[in-house]
Amino acid sequence: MKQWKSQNEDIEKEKNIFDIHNDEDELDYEATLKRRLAGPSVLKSGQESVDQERINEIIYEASKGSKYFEAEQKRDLELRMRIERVRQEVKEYYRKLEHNNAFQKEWAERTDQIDTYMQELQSCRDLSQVIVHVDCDAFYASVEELRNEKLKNIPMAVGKGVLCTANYMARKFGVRSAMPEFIAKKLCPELVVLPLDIPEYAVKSKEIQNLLLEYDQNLCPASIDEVYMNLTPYMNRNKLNKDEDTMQQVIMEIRNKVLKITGVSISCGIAANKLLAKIASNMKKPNDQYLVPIEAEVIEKFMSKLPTRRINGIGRVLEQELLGLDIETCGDILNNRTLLSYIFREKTFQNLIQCSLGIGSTIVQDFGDSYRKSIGCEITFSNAIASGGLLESKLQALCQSLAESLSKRDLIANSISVKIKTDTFQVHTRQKNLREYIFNDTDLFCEALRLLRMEYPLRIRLLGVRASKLTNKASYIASRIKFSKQNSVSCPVCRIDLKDDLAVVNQHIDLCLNTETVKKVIDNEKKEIPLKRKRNTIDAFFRH
DNA sequence: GCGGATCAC
DNA sequence: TATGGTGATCCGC
Ligand SMILES: Nc1ccn([C@H]2C[C@H](O)[C@@H](COP(=O)(O)OP(=O)(O)OP(=O)(O)O)O2)c(=O)n1
Repeated sequence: MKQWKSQNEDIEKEKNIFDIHNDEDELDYEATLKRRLAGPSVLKSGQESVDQERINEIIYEASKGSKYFEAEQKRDLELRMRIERVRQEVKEYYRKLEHNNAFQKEWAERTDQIDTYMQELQSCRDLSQVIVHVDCDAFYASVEELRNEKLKNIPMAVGKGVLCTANYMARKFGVRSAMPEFIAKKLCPELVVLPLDIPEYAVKSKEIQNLLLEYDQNLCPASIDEVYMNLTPYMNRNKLNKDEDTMQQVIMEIRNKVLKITGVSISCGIAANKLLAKIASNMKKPNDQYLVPIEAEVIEKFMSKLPTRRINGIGRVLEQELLGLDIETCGDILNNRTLLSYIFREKTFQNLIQCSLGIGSTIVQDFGDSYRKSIGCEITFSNAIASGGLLESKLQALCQSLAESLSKRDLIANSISVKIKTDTFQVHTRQKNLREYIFNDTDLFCEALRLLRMEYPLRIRLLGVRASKLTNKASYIASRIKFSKQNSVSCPVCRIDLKDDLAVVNQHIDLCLNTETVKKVIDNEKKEIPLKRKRNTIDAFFRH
Protein backbone atom coordinates (compact mmCIF):
# COMPACT_ATOMS: atom_id res chain seq x y z
CA MET A 1 0.00 0.00 0.00
CA LYS A 2 2.85 2.38 0.81
CA GLN A 3 4.21 2.38 -2.73
CA TRP A 4 0.81 3.03 -4.17
CA LYS A 5 0.47 6.10 -2.01
CA SER A 6 3.82 7.54 -2.98
CA GLN A 7 2.97 7.11 -6.64
CA ASN A 8 -0.15 9.12 -6.05
CA GLU A 9 1.85 11.84 -4.43
CA ASP A 10 4.05 12.14 -7.50
CA ILE A 11 1.02 12.55 -9.63
CA GLU A 12 -0.35 15.16 -7.25
CA LYS A 13 2.88 17.13 -7.61
CA GLU A 14 2.72 17.02 -11.38
CA LYS A 15 -0.93 17.90 -11.25
CA ASN A 16 -0.05 21.05 -9.34
CA ILE A 17 2.34 22.01 -12.05
CA PHE A 18 -0.46 21.54 -14.50
CA ASP A 19 -2.75 23.65 -12.38
CA ILE A 20 -0.69 26.71 -13.23
CA HIS A 21 -1.78 27.22 -16.78
CA ASN A 22 -3.86 29.42 -19.00
CA ASP A 23 -7.51 29.10 -19.97
CA GLU A 24 -6.71 27.45 -23.23
CA ASP A 25 -5.11 24.53 -21.42
CA GLU A 26 -8.09 24.32 -19.14
CA LEU A 27 -10.50 24.01 -22.05
CA ASP A 28 -8.28 21.51 -23.76
CA TYR A 29 -8.07 19.50 -20.59
CA GLU A 30 -11.84 19.39 -20.13
CA ALA A 31 -12.26 18.32 -23.73
CA THR A 32 -10.05 15.27 -23.41
CA LEU A 33 -11.65 14.27 -20.13
CA LYS A 34 -15.08 14.56 -21.69
CA ARG A 35 -13.98 12.30 -24.50
CA ARG A 36 -12.64 9.80 -22.00
CA LEU A 37 -15.82 9.79 -19.94
CA ALA A 38 -17.81 9.25 -23.12
CA GLY A 39 -16.49 5.70 -22.98
CA PRO A 40 -15.03 3.34 -25.52
CA SER A 41 -18.16 2.86 -27.61
CA VAL A 42 -18.54 6.34 -29.03
CA LEU A 43 -17.96 5.20 -32.57
CA LYS A 44 -20.45 2.36 -32.41
CA SER A 45 -22.97 2.24 -35.19
CA GLY A 46 -26.56 3.33 -34.73
CA GLN A 47 -25.61 6.74 -33.40
CA GLU A 48 -25.39 8.58 -36.69
CA SER A 49 -28.14 10.99 -35.77
CA VAL A 50 -26.82 11.55 -32.25
CA ASP A 51 -25.41 14.88 -31.12
CA GLN A 52 -22.27 13.50 -29.49
CA GLU A 53 -21.28 16.89 -28.14
CA ARG A 54 -24.50 17.17 -26.18
CA ILE A 55 -24.30 13.57 -24.95
CA ASN A 56 -20.75 14.01 -23.73
CA GLU A 57 -21.79 17.15 -21.88
CA ILE A 58 -24.57 15.29 -20.09
CA ILE A 59 -22.25 12.41 -19.20
CA TYR A 60 -19.66 14.85 -17.90
CA GLU A 61 -22.13 16.72 -15.73
CA ALA A 62 -23.67 13.53 -14.39
CA SER A 63 -20.24 12.14 -13.53
CA LYS A 64 -18.72 15.22 -11.99
CA GLY A 65 -17.83 14.90 -8.34
CA SER A 66 -17.98 11.10 -8.17
CA LYS A 67 -15.01 9.00 -7.15
CA TYR A 68 -15.09 7.45 -10.57
CA PHE A 69 -14.80 10.89 -12.12
CA GLU A 70 -11.81 11.76 -9.95
CA ALA A 71 -10.09 8.53 -10.96
CA GLU A 72 -10.73 9.10 -14.65
CA GLN A 73 -9.54 12.66 -14.32
CA LYS A 74 -6.27 11.42 -12.89
CA ARG A 75 -5.83 8.82 -15.62
CA ASP A 76 -6.54 11.40 -18.27
CA LEU A 77 -3.96 13.72 -16.77
CA GLU A 78 -1.34 10.97 -16.76
CA LEU A 79 -2.06 10.17 -20.39
CA ARG A 80 -1.80 13.80 -21.40
CA MET A 81 1.51 14.13 -19.64
CA ARG A 82 2.80 11.03 -21.37
CA ILE A 83 1.72 12.38 -24.72
CA GLU A 84 3.41 15.67 -24.00
CA ARG A 85 6.64 13.90 -23.07
CA VAL A 86 6.54 11.97 -26.34
CA ARG A 87 5.95 15.19 -28.26
CA GLN A 88 9.06 16.66 -26.69
CA GLU A 89 10.95 13.52 -27.57
CA VAL A 90 9.82 13.87 -31.17
CA LYS A 91 10.92 17.48 -31.28
CA GLU A 92 14.33 16.38 -30.10
CA TYR A 93 14.55 13.72 -32.83
CA TYR A 94 13.68 16.26 -35.50
CA ARG A 95 16.16 18.75 -34.11
CA LYS A 96 18.90 16.12 -34.20
CA LEU A 97 17.85 15.19 -37.69
CA GLU A 98 18.58 18.73 -38.82
CA HIS A 99 22.01 19.13 -37.27
CA ASN A 100 23.47 15.78 -36.41
CA ASN A 101 25.10 13.95 -39.30
CA ALA A 102 25.54 10.68 -37.49
CA PHE A 103 21.90 10.68 -36.57
CA GLN A 104 20.87 11.46 -40.12
CA LYS A 105 22.75 8.41 -41.23
CA GLU A 106 21.21 6.24 -38.55
CA TRP A 107 17.76 7.49 -39.48
CA ALA A 108 18.28 6.75 -43.14
CA GLU A 109 19.58 3.27 -42.44
CA ARG A 110 16.65 2.57 -40.22
CA THR A 111 14.25 3.78 -42.88
CA ASP A 112 15.87 1.39 -45.34
CA GLN A 113 15.51 -1.50 -42.97
CA ILE A 114 11.88 -0.71 -42.31
CA ASP A 115 11.25 -0.53 -46.03
CA THR A 116 12.87 -3.92 -46.49
CA TYR A 117 10.68 -5.24 -43.71
CA MET A 118 7.61 -3.81 -45.39
CA GLN A 119 8.55 -5.39 -48.68
CA GLU A 120 8.97 -8.72 -46.97
CA LEU A 121 5.53 -8.34 -45.50
CA GLN A 122 4.02 -7.37 -48.80
CA SER A 123 5.61 -10.25 -50.60
CA CYS A 124 3.93 -12.55 -48.11
CA ARG A 125 0.53 -10.96 -48.61
CA ASP A 126 -1.94 -13.78 -49.00
CA LEU A 127 -4.75 -12.98 -51.43
CA SER A 128 -5.79 -16.56 -52.02
CA GLN A 129 -8.45 -16.81 -49.31
CA VAL A 130 -11.91 -15.40 -48.79
CA ILE A 131 -12.35 -14.62 -45.10
CA VAL A 132 -15.62 -13.56 -43.55
CA HIS A 133 -16.22 -11.94 -40.19
CA VAL A 134 -19.74 -12.36 -38.84
CA ASP A 135 -20.91 -10.04 -36.05
CA CYS A 136 -24.38 -10.21 -34.56
CA ASP A 137 -26.20 -6.90 -34.24
CA ALA A 138 -26.78 -5.60 -30.69
CA PHE A 139 -26.47 -9.21 -29.68
CA TYR A 140 -27.78 -9.45 -26.11
CA ALA A 141 -30.56 -7.02 -26.95
CA SER A 142 -31.51 -8.98 -30.09
CA VAL A 143 -31.91 -12.16 -28.09
CA GLU A 144 -34.09 -10.35 -25.58
CA GLU A 145 -36.22 -8.98 -28.41
CA LEU A 146 -36.78 -12.51 -29.63
CA ARG A 147 -38.12 -13.47 -26.24
CA ASN A 148 -40.39 -10.45 -26.08
CA GLU A 149 -41.50 -8.92 -29.37
CA LYS A 150 -42.70 -5.73 -27.72
CA LEU A 151 -39.13 -4.75 -26.87
CA LYS A 152 -38.43 -4.24 -30.55
CA ASN A 153 -40.21 -0.93 -30.62
CA ILE A 154 -38.99 0.61 -27.43
CA PRO A 155 -35.52 1.76 -26.34
CA MET A 156 -34.03 -1.12 -24.39
CA ALA A 157 -30.69 -2.14 -22.94
CA VAL A 158 -29.22 -5.16 -21.19
CA GLY A 159 -27.01 -5.09 -18.13
CA LYS A 160 -26.98 -4.50 -14.45
CA GLY A 161 -25.61 -1.21 -13.15
CA VAL A 162 -23.57 -0.89 -16.31
CA LEU A 163 -25.05 -1.60 -19.73
CA CYS A 164 -23.63 -4.40 -21.85
CA THR A 165 -25.48 -3.30 -24.95
CA ALA A 166 -28.47 -1.34 -26.16
CA ASN A 167 -30.86 -1.90 -29.04
CA TYR A 168 -30.73 0.47 -31.98
CA MET A 169 -33.79 2.32 -30.74
CA ALA A 170 -31.91 3.21 -27.56
CA ARG A 171 -28.75 4.15 -29.44
CA LYS A 172 -30.61 7.06 -30.99
CA PHE A 173 -30.54 8.60 -27.52
CA GLY A 174 -26.79 8.10 -27.15
CA VAL A 175 -27.25 5.03 -24.97
CA ARG A 176 -24.48 2.48 -25.58
CA SER A 177 -22.37 -0.34 -24.10
CA ALA A 178 -20.34 0.29 -20.96
CA MET A 179 -22.55 3.21 -19.97
CA PRO A 180 -23.81 3.24 -16.38
CA GLU A 181 -27.51 2.74 -16.11
CA PHE A 182 -28.23 5.96 -14.29
CA ILE A 183 -26.67 8.05 -17.04
CA ALA A 184 -28.50 6.07 -19.70
CA LYS A 185 -31.75 6.82 -17.92
CA LYS A 186 -30.86 10.50 -17.97
CA LEU A 187 -30.37 10.37 -21.71
CA CYS A 188 -33.49 8.30 -22.20
CA PRO A 189 -35.90 8.24 -19.25
CA GLU A 190 -38.19 5.64 -20.82
CA LEU A 191 -35.27 3.20 -21.34
CA VAL A 192 -36.07 -0.36 -20.32
CA VAL A 193 -33.10 -2.16 -18.79
CA LEU A 194 -33.18 -5.94 -18.65
CA PRO A 195 -31.02 -8.18 -16.46
CA LEU A 196 -28.39 -10.34 -18.12
CA ASP A 197 -29.09 -13.93 -19.09
CA ILE A 198 -25.78 -15.09 -20.52
CA PRO A 199 -26.67 -18.81 -20.72
CA GLU A 200 -29.57 -17.88 -22.96
CA TYR A 201 -27.30 -15.78 -25.20
CA ALA A 202 -24.83 -18.65 -25.34
CA VAL A 203 -27.53 -20.98 -26.59
CA LYS A 204 -28.47 -18.54 -29.34
CA SER A 205 -24.82 -18.08 -30.18
CA LYS A 206 -24.36 -21.81 -30.61
CA GLU A 207 -27.47 -21.99 -32.76
CA ILE A 208 -26.04 -19.40 -35.13
CA GLN A 209 -22.65 -21.10 -35.22
CA ASN A 210 -24.25 -24.41 -36.09
CA LEU A 211 -26.01 -22.83 -39.03
CA LEU A 212 -22.76 -21.32 -40.25
CA LEU A 213 -20.93 -24.65 -40.07
CA GLU A 214 -22.39 -25.45 -43.45
CA TYR A 215 -20.17 -22.75 -44.92
CA ASP A 216 -17.04 -23.58 -42.95
CA GLN A 217 -16.67 -26.61 -40.71
CA ASN A 218 -13.57 -25.06 -39.16
CA LEU A 219 -15.18 -21.74 -38.33
CA CYS A 220 -13.65 -19.95 -35.39
CA PRO A 221 -15.84 -18.23 -32.79
CA ALA A 222 -14.04 -15.05 -31.73
CA SER A 223 -16.49 -14.12 -28.99
CA ILE A 224 -20.04 -14.89 -27.99
CA ASP A 225 -21.39 -12.99 -30.99
CA GLU A 226 -18.63 -13.19 -33.60
CA VAL A 227 -17.20 -15.85 -35.84
CA TYR A 228 -14.54 -15.93 -38.50
CA MET A 229 -15.03 -18.20 -41.49
CA ASN A 230 -12.86 -19.18 -44.37
CA LEU A 231 -15.25 -19.29 -47.28
CA THR A 232 -12.69 -20.54 -49.80
CA PRO A 233 -13.38 -24.29 -49.50
CA TYR A 234 -17.12 -23.65 -49.74
CA MET A 235 -16.69 -21.56 -52.87
CA ASN A 236 -14.43 -24.17 -54.43
CA ARG A 237 -16.66 -27.04 -53.48
CA ASN A 238 -19.62 -25.37 -55.14
CA LYS A 239 -17.56 -24.25 -58.11
CA LEU A 240 -18.35 -20.63 -57.37
CA ASN A 241 -16.38 -17.90 -58.99
CA LYS A 242 -14.56 -15.63 -56.55
CA ASP A 243 -15.67 -12.38 -58.14
CA GLU A 244 -17.20 -9.66 -56.00
CA ASP A 245 -20.78 -10.21 -57.06
CA THR A 246 -20.71 -13.89 -56.29
CA MET A 247 -19.10 -13.36 -52.91
CA GLN A 248 -21.64 -10.70 -52.02
CA GLN A 249 -24.37 -13.05 -53.12
CA VAL A 250 -23.16 -15.89 -50.92
CA ILE A 251 -22.92 -13.58 -47.93
CA MET A 252 -26.39 -12.23 -48.63
CA GLU A 253 -27.66 -15.79 -48.62
CA ILE A 254 -25.92 -16.49 -45.32
CA ARG A 255 -27.35 -13.37 -43.70
CA ASN A 256 -30.87 -14.10 -44.87
CA LYS A 257 -30.66 -17.66 -43.68
CA VAL A 258 -29.38 -16.72 -40.22
CA LEU A 259 -32.04 -14.05 -39.86
CA LYS A 260 -34.82 -16.32 -41.02
CA ILE A 261 -33.90 -19.32 -38.94
CA THR A 262 -32.50 -17.78 -35.77
CA GLY A 263 -34.20 -14.39 -35.85
CA VAL A 264 -30.92 -12.59 -35.27
CA SER A 265 -29.64 -10.08 -37.80
CA ILE A 266 -25.93 -10.12 -38.50
CA SER A 267 -23.37 -7.91 -40.21
CA CYS A 268 -20.62 -9.40 -42.32
CA GLY A 269 -17.23 -8.31 -43.51
CA ILE A 270 -15.71 -10.06 -46.52
CA ALA A 271 -12.02 -9.63 -47.25
CA ALA A 272 -8.66 -11.27 -47.79
CA ASN A 273 -7.82 -11.81 -44.12
CA LYS A 274 -9.17 -11.63 -40.57
CA LEU A 275 -7.90 -8.11 -39.93
CA LEU A 276 -9.69 -6.70 -42.95
CA ALA A 277 -12.81 -8.80 -42.55
CA LYS A 278 -13.20 -7.54 -39.00
CA ILE A 279 -12.85 -3.93 -40.06
CA ALA A 280 -15.27 -4.55 -42.90
CA SER A 281 -18.01 -6.01 -40.71
CA ASN A 282 -18.03 -2.75 -38.80
CA MET A 283 -18.31 -0.58 -41.90
CA LYS A 284 -21.98 -1.26 -42.50
CA LYS A 285 -24.15 -2.06 -39.55
CA PRO A 286 -26.72 -3.28 -38.68
CA ASN A 287 -27.97 -6.09 -40.92
CA ASP A 288 -25.65 -5.42 -43.79
CA GLN A 289 -22.39 -6.45 -45.39
CA TYR A 290 -19.21 -4.90 -46.76
CA LEU A 291 -16.56 -6.28 -49.05
CA VAL A 292 -12.96 -5.15 -49.27
CA PRO A 293 -11.83 -6.23 -52.74
CA ILE A 294 -9.11 -8.84 -52.61
CA GLU A 295 -6.50 -6.85 -54.51
CA ALA A 296 -3.31 -5.39 -53.08
CA GLU A 297 -3.74 -1.89 -54.49
CA VAL A 298 -7.35 -1.57 -53.39
CA ILE A 299 -6.48 -2.83 -49.91
CA GLU A 300 -3.65 -0.35 -49.56
CA LYS A 301 -5.84 2.51 -50.65
CA PHE A 302 -8.59 1.39 -48.30
CA MET A 303 -6.21 1.27 -45.37
CA SER A 304 -4.50 4.56 -46.09
CA LYS A 305 -7.70 6.51 -45.45
CA LEU A 306 -8.76 4.47 -42.44
CA PRO A 307 -8.74 6.17 -39.01
CA THR A 308 -6.30 4.33 -36.75
CA ARG A 309 -9.00 3.59 -34.18
CA ARG A 310 -10.77 1.30 -36.62
CA ILE A 311 -8.13 -1.36 -36.32
CA ASN A 312 -8.52 -4.03 -33.75
CA GLY A 313 -6.14 -3.33 -30.89
CA ILE A 314 -5.94 0.43 -31.27
CA GLY A 315 -8.10 1.80 -28.49
CA ARG A 316 -8.71 5.15 -26.87
CA VAL A 317 -5.19 5.52 -25.48
CA LEU A 318 -3.11 4.53 -28.49
CA GLU A 319 -5.41 6.59 -30.67
CA GLN A 320 -4.72 9.65 -28.53
CA GLU A 321 -0.99 8.95 -28.45
CA LEU A 322 -0.96 8.81 -32.23
CA LEU A 323 -3.11 11.92 -32.55
CA GLY A 324 -0.53 13.63 -30.36
CA LEU A 325 1.88 13.02 -33.23
CA ASP A 326 -0.68 14.25 -35.77
CA ILE A 327 -1.28 10.71 -36.91
CA GLU A 328 -4.94 10.15 -37.75
CA THR A 329 -5.02 7.41 -40.37
CA CYS A 330 -3.16 4.23 -41.19
CA GLY A 331 -1.66 6.12 -44.11
CA ASP A 332 -0.20 8.57 -41.61
CA ILE A 333 1.30 5.63 -39.73
CA LEU A 334 3.17 4.48 -42.82
CA ASN A 335 4.31 8.00 -43.64
CA ASN A 336 5.74 8.35 -40.14
CA ARG A 337 7.16 4.85 -39.93
CA THR A 338 10.73 5.74 -39.00
CA LEU A 339 9.66 8.08 -36.25
CA LEU A 340 7.24 5.50 -34.87
CA SER A 341 10.00 2.89 -34.73
CA TYR A 342 11.78 5.14 -32.24
CA ILE A 343 8.69 5.80 -30.16
CA PHE A 344 7.10 2.39 -29.79
CA ARG A 345 8.46 -0.99 -28.74
CA GLU A 346 8.96 -3.81 -31.19
CA LYS A 347 5.62 -5.56 -30.92
CA THR A 348 3.56 -2.41 -31.05
CA PHE A 349 5.54 -1.00 -33.95
CA GLN A 350 5.37 -4.16 -36.04
CA ASN A 351 1.69 -4.43 -35.39
CA LEU A 352 1.09 -0.85 -36.47
CA ILE A 353 2.98 -1.38 -39.73
CA GLN A 354 1.41 -4.71 -40.51
CA CYS A 355 -2.11 -3.49 -39.86
CA SER A 356 -1.55 -0.31 -41.83
CA LEU A 357 -0.57 -2.39 -44.82
CA GLY A 358 -3.77 -4.37 -44.41
CA ILE A 359 -1.86 -7.57 -43.79
CA GLY A 360 -3.38 -10.09 -41.43
CA SER A 361 -3.75 -13.74 -40.67
CA THR A 362 -5.85 -15.98 -42.89
CA ILE A 363 -5.82 -18.87 -40.46
CA VAL A 364 -9.31 -19.74 -39.31
CA GLN A 365 -9.11 -22.49 -36.78
CA ASP A 366 -10.88 -23.09 -33.51
CA PHE A 367 -8.51 -23.88 -30.70
CA GLY A 368 -11.42 -24.16 -28.32
CA ASP A 369 -10.80 -24.45 -24.62
CA SER A 370 -7.35 -25.95 -25.01
CA TYR A 371 -6.07 -22.46 -25.69
CA ARG A 372 -7.47 -20.85 -22.55
CA LYS A 373 -4.79 -19.22 -20.42
CA SER A 374 -6.71 -18.20 -17.35
CA ILE A 375 -10.06 -18.41 -15.69
CA GLY A 376 -11.44 -16.27 -12.93
CA CYS A 377 -14.30 -14.45 -11.34
CA GLU A 378 -14.78 -11.10 -9.68
CA ILE A 379 -17.50 -9.12 -8.02
CA THR A 380 -18.22 -5.49 -7.32
CA PHE A 381 -19.89 -4.88 -3.97
CA SER A 382 -22.83 -2.58 -3.49
CA ASN A 383 -20.78 -0.88 -0.78
CA ALA A 384 -17.02 -0.90 -0.32
CA ILE A 385 -15.85 -3.51 2.17
CA ALA A 386 -12.97 -3.19 4.63
CA SER A 387 -10.50 -5.93 5.62
CA GLY A 388 -11.98 -8.62 7.79
CA GLY A 389 -14.34 -11.52 8.04
CA LEU A 390 -16.93 -10.22 5.63
CA LEU A 391 -14.36 -9.62 2.91
CA GLU A 392 -12.81 -13.02 3.47
CA SER A 393 -16.18 -14.73 3.21
CA LYS A 394 -16.65 -13.01 -0.17
CA LEU A 395 -13.28 -14.38 -1.23
CA GLN A 396 -14.34 -17.83 -0.16
CA ALA A 397 -17.50 -17.61 -2.24
CA LEU A 398 -15.48 -16.49 -5.25
CA CYS A 399 -13.09 -19.40 -4.79
CA GLN A 400 -15.99 -21.82 -4.65
CA SER A 401 -17.34 -20.52 -7.89
CA LEU A 402 -13.85 -20.58 -9.44
CA ALA A 403 -13.43 -24.21 -8.35
CA GLU A 404 -16.69 -25.03 -10.11
CA SER A 405 -15.56 -23.38 -13.32
CA LEU A 406 -12.26 -25.24 -13.23
CA SER A 407 -13.96 -28.53 -12.55
CA LYS A 408 -16.48 -28.03 -15.35
CA ARG A 409 -13.60 -27.69 -17.82
CA ASP A 410 -11.45 -30.35 -16.17
CA LEU A 411 -8.67 -27.83 -15.51
CA ILE A 412 -6.14 -27.42 -12.72
CA ALA A 413 -4.03 -24.36 -11.97
CA ASN A 414 -0.41 -23.70 -11.09
CA SER A 415 -0.79 -20.02 -10.43
CA ILE A 416 -3.33 -17.85 -8.70
CA SER A 417 -3.97 -14.12 -8.53
CA VAL A 418 -6.14 -11.86 -6.47
CA LYS A 419 -7.51 -8.60 -7.83
CA ILE A 420 -8.81 -5.67 -5.86
CA LYS A 421 -10.21 -2.28 -6.76
CA THR A 422 -10.02 0.32 -4.04
CA ASP A 423 -12.90 2.64 -3.31
CA THR A 424 -10.95 5.22 -5.31
CA PHE A 425 -10.98 2.97 -8.40
CA GLN A 426 -7.35 1.96 -8.26
CA VAL A 427 -6.87 -1.59 -9.48
CA HIS A 428 -4.18 -3.92 -8.14
CA THR A 429 -3.34 -7.58 -8.59
CA ARG A 430 -1.20 -9.96 -6.58
CA GLN A 431 -0.09 -13.15 -8.22
CA LYS A 432 1.73 -16.25 -7.00
CA ASN A 433 3.06 -19.34 -8.67
CA LEU A 434 2.32 -22.48 -6.74
CA ARG A 435 4.45 -25.52 -5.96
CA GLU A 436 1.58 -27.82 -6.84
CA TYR A 437 -1.40 -27.70 -9.11
CA ILE A 438 -4.58 -26.88 -7.27
CA PHE A 439 -8.25 -26.88 -8.21
CA ASN A 440 -10.56 -27.35 -5.23
CA ASP A 441 -12.19 -24.48 -3.40
CA THR A 442 -10.31 -25.09 -0.14
CA ASP A 443 -6.86 -24.90 -1.72
CA LEU A 444 -7.82 -21.95 -3.91
CA PHE A 445 -9.19 -20.10 -0.91
CA CYS A 446 -6.14 -20.88 1.19
CA GLU A 447 -3.72 -19.44 -1.39
CA ALA A 448 -5.92 -16.50 -2.33
CA LEU A 449 -6.44 -15.55 1.28
CA ARG A 450 -2.69 -15.41 1.85
CA LEU A 451 -2.34 -12.99 -1.06
CA LEU A 452 -5.24 -10.87 0.08
CA ARG A 453 -4.10 -10.61 3.69
CA MET A 454 -0.69 -9.33 2.62
CA GLU A 455 -2.45 -6.20 1.37
CA TYR A 456 -4.33 -5.39 4.55
CA PRO A 457 -5.55 -2.91 5.58
CA LEU A 458 -7.94 -2.46 2.67
CA ARG A 459 -11.15 -0.84 1.70
CA ILE A 460 -12.28 -2.13 -1.66
CA ARG A 461 -15.23 -2.05 -4.03
CA LEU A 462 -14.19 -5.09 -6.06
CA LEU A 463 -12.62 -8.42 -5.31
CA GLY A 464 -11.56 -11.06 -7.81
CA VAL A 465 -9.62 -14.28 -8.04
CA ARG A 466 -8.10 -15.82 -11.14
CA ALA A 467 -6.35 -19.11 -11.84
CA SER A 468 -3.66 -19.36 -14.52
CA LYS A 469 -0.88 -21.67 -15.76
CA LEU A 470 -3.66 -24.09 -16.46
CA THR A 471 -3.42 -27.65 -17.57
CA ASN A 472 -5.88 -30.38 -18.26
CA LYS A 473 -6.38 -32.43 -15.13
CA ALA A 474 -6.45 -35.75 -16.91
CA SER A 475 -3.35 -35.08 -18.99
CA TYR A 476 -1.49 -33.94 -15.91
CA ILE A 477 -2.37 -37.06 -14.03
CA ALA A 478 -1.40 -39.18 -17.01
CA SER A 479 2.02 -37.57 -17.26
CA ARG A 480 2.59 -37.90 -13.55
CA ILE A 481 1.85 -41.60 -13.67
CA LYS A 482 4.03 -42.17 -16.71
CA PHE A 483 7.06 -40.42 -15.30
CA SER A 484 6.76 -41.60 -11.76
CA LYS A 485 9.77 -43.81 -10.89
CA GLN A 486 9.62 -43.85 -7.14
CA ASN A 487 8.52 -46.57 -4.81
CA SER A 488 5.60 -44.54 -3.73
CA VAL A 489 3.64 -41.93 -5.62
CA SER A 490 1.31 -39.36 -4.29
CA CYS A 491 -2.01 -39.16 -6.03
CA PRO A 492 -1.89 -36.03 -8.18
CA VAL A 493 -5.52 -35.39 -7.38
CA CYS A 494 -5.78 -35.70 -3.63
CA ARG A 495 -2.04 -36.06 -2.83
CA ILE A 496 -2.46 -39.15 -0.68
CA ASP A 497 0.59 -41.50 -0.73
CA LEU A 498 0.11 -44.68 -2.73
CA LYS A 499 2.18 -47.78 -3.37
CA ASP A 500 3.88 -47.62 -6.77
CA ASP A 501 1.75 -50.33 -8.24
CA LEU A 502 -0.13 -49.32 -11.33
CA ALA A 503 -3.17 -51.33 -10.34
CA VAL A 504 -3.30 -49.72 -6.93
CA VAL A 505 -2.73 -46.28 -8.34
CA ASN A 506 -5.32 -46.70 -11.03
CA GLN A 507 -7.85 -48.03 -8.65
CA HIS A 508 -7.32 -45.14 -6.35
CA ILE A 509 -7.44 -42.54 -9.08
CA ASP A 510 -10.62 -44.08 -10.34
CA LEU A 511 -12.15 -42.57 -7.28
CA CYS A 512 -10.88 -39.16 -8.23
CA LEU A 513 -11.27 -39.45 -11.94
CA ASN A 514 -12.46 -41.60 -14.76
CA THR A 515 -9.50 -43.63 -16.08
CA GLU A 516 -10.80 -43.66 -19.63
CA THR A 517 -10.29 -39.93 -19.83
CA VAL A 518 -6.66 -40.34 -18.83
CA LYS A 519 -6.02 -42.98 -21.47
CA LYS A 520 -7.60 -40.90 -24.15
CA VAL A 521 -5.43 -37.98 -23.19
CA ILE A 522 -2.25 -40.02 -23.33
CA ASP A 523 -3.17 -41.10 -26.84
CA ASN A 524 -3.94 -37.62 -28.06
CA GLU A 525 -1.26 -35.87 -26.16
CA LYS A 526 0.89 -34.59 -29.00
CA LYS A 527 -1.80 -32.74 -30.87
CA GLU A 528 -0.81 -29.19 -29.95
CA ILE A 529 0.64 -27.11 -32.71
CA PRO A 530 3.14 -24.62 -31.37
CA LEU A 531 2.90 -21.24 -33.06
CA LYS A 532 6.27 -19.94 -34.07
CA ARG A 533 6.95 -16.36 -34.93
CA LYS A 534 8.83 -15.67 -38.09
CA ARG A 535 11.98 -13.63 -37.68
CA ASN A 536 11.98 -10.38 -39.59
CA THR A 537 14.62 -7.94 -40.68
CA ILE A 538 13.11 -5.37 -38.42
CA ASP A 539 13.96 -7.34 -35.30
CA ALA A 540 17.52 -6.06 -35.48
CA PHE A 541 16.52 -2.62 -34.13
CA PHE A 542 14.98 -3.98 -31.06
CA ARG A 543 17.53 -6.58 -30.04
CA HIS A 544 20.00 -5.54 -27.42
C1' DG B 1 8.24 -13.31 -13.21
C1' DC B 2 5.20 -9.63 -11.50
C1' DG B 3 2.14 -5.82 -11.69
C1' DG B 4 0.11 -2.10 -14.22
C1' DA B 5 -2.12 -0.60 -18.29
C1' DT B 6 -4.65 -1.27 -22.35
C1' DC B 7 -7.90 -3.60 -25.20
C1' DA B 8 -12.01 -6.28 -26.75
C1' DC B 9 -16.65 -7.78 -26.13
C1' DT C 1 -26.13 8.29 -5.01
C1' DA C 2 -24.37 5.89 -8.73
C1' DT C 3 -19.48 3.40 -13.56
C1' DG C 4 -19.55 -4.39 -14.87
C1' DG C 5 -17.36 -9.17 -15.74
C1' DT C 6 -14.11 -12.15 -18.38
C1' DG C 7 -10.00 -12.90 -20.66
C1' DA C 8 -5.75 -11.60 -23.39
C1' DT C 9 -1.51 -9.07 -24.29
C1' DC C 10 2.34 -5.86 -23.93
C1' DC C 11 5.69 -3.29 -21.43
C1' DG C 12 8.79 -1.71 -17.71
C1' DC C 13 11.09 -3.20 -13.99
N1 LIG D 1 -18.35 -3.38 -23.15
C1 LIG D 1 -19.07 -4.45 -23.59
C2 LIG D 1 -19.32 -4.63 -24.96
C3 LIG D 1 -20.07 -5.73 -25.36
N2 LIG D 1 -20.53 -6.63 -24.45
C4 LIG D 1 -21.36 -7.79 -24.87
C5 LIG D 1 -22.79 -7.36 -25.13
C6 LIG D 1 -22.92 -7.34 -26.61
O1 LIG D 1 -24.23 -7.61 -27.06
C7 LIG D 1 -21.93 -8.40 -27.05
C8 LIG D 1 -21.38 -8.14 -28.43
O2 LIG D 1 -20.66 -6.95 -28.45
P1 LIG D 1 -20.47 -6.07 -29.76
O3 LIG D 1 -19.31 -5.18 -29.52
O4 LIG D 1 -20.44 -6.92 -30.96
O5 LIG D 1 -21.74 -5.11 -29.81
P2 LIG D 1 -23.25 -5.46 -30.09
O6 LIG D 1 -23.39 -6.77 -30.75
O7 LIG D 1 -24.03 -5.31 -28.83
O8 LIG D 1 -23.73 -4.28 -31.06
P3 LIG D 1 -23.26 -3.96 -32.54
O9 LIG D 1 -24.48 -4.07 -33.36
O10 LIG D 1 -22.71 -2.58 -32.52
O11 LIG D 1 -22.22 -4.99 -32.92
O12 LIG D 1 -20.89 -8.36 -26.06
C9 LIG D 1 -20.26 -6.43 -23.12
O13 LIG D 1 -20.68 -7.24 -22.29
N3 LIG D 1 -19.54 -5.35 -22.70
